[in-house]
Amino acid sequence: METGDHNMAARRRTNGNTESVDNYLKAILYLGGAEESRVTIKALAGRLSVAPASVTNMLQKLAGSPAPLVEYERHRGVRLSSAGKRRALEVVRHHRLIETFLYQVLDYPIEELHEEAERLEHFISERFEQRIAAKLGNPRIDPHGHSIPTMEGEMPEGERPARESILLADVVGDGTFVIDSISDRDAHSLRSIEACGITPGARLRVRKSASSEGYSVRTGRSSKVFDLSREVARDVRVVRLPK
Amino acid sequence: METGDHNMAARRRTNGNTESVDNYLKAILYLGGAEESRVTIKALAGRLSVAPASVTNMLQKLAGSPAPLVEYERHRGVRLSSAGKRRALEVVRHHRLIETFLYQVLDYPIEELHEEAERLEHFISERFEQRIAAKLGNPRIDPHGHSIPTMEGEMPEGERPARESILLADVVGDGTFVIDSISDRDAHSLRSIEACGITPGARLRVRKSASSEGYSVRTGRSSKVFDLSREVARDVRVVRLPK
DNA sequence: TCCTATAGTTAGGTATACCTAATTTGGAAG
DNA sequence: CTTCCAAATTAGGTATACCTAACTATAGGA
Repeated sequence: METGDHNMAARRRTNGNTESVDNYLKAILYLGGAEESRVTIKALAGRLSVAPASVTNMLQKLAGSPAPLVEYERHRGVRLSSAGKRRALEVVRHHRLIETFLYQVLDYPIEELHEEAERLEHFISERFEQRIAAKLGNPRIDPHGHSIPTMEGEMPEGERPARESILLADVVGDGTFVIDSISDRDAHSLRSIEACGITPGARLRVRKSASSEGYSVRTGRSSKVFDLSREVARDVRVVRLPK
Repeated sequence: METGDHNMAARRRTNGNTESVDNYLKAILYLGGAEESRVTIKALAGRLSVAPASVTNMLQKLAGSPAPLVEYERHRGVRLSSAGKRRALEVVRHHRLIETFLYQVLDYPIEELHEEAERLEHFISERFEQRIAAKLGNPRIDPHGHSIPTMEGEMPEGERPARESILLADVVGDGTFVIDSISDRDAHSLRSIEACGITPGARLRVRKSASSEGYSVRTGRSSKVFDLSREVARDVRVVRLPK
């Protein structure tokens, strides 16, 4: 006479943070909802590639639970609760540690880091997180130049992307810059960016060409000059150096 | 006027192999449904901790798809199709490679391998699989002594657990044995098994004690004698050595 | 052979996380 | 102060993967 421990599986999914919830929290964090400002349903829907109605639904659930992950008021947008912020930063930490690990230990090509990390970040255990962090010597920066949140769920000092960094695409006039960070989202750009020797911390000289739409760019290492498209320049953040 | 690439997420889940499907395939493989013999709905339900009705439902879907993963006939049980067998072995390969990787590269304690691998096996990419396999030197055996299926989706020569291996619990009389493999499922047993020095490939002498219910066991390395409970002896497979 | 117990199936329902379409709201512009 | 529009919400529906309860089929014992 089996008792039948059925509906275990169901329960597991019901309680814990799902992949989907993680992605909502990350999106809110990304859009600025970790501070005072509230994030708009439309913006969230856009970032998540989901209908606005779905966002409203999900937020109502997240806000209405016993330990809410977000603060949400009808028609007034959302922001993260402190629990929500903690979880969001944990997932970001996972993402960036995994990227660093794949790059340094498993020799992944840079343009494949994001996709793999995006999947795995939701499923690794506390132990896995700690072991790879230890193996890597507790890094503070990932291969794209982004800060890795601490184990305690906070952004470390000297956060990257730095507040004062700007998009390479928004640079006005010529000058010398330090490369702050590179967006990890567009695999295609990453290929050409790496090919130019553009890497976080490197120096870079810009001379805007009148003729082409792009950027003439010289990195420290090679003294070659590369032409970057406007497209690609939107994936690179830089900090201007004093002359 | 946004076109809205909504229902992408939905579609992604709909097509691909889900975690759940993987687990059904693995269970059928484990229960012997890779060969001629058919597996019973009840056995599957038991192994998956799911109601028999749920199994019937799932199998109908798996059998009815354009590229069926199982062969299923009402009231006559189920077995894997060749595509299903390939996928099942791929997942097992993932599982065992991940365990080996966690053990050798990330220094996981042996009793925590299974749980982490069980989660991650569904989500790693082809590339991840290949990179860790390469890093480990394309191992053929995992830390529990189980064969790792090949990249082509086949069990290698000299399969482990070996056909002729038996449970330590089923050993009749005294003798000397080679340890074939150890079940990875019970974390608690694994602790005490490792503490005895029981490890795949090691030699082991058994003397059954009349008094206790357990086994008196001496491994090659230490000349200490350990008492193993009947419980734990059911997690160890051995092959008898000629005297 | 028949008949019942057990295995398997069907029917109907839950929760998640999406969708579209219809409706409501709130703030900016006249 | 009203109007109107974009943003947000509600209502109702889909698919997945589970469940329970009720029904059916099959195989083995009398």
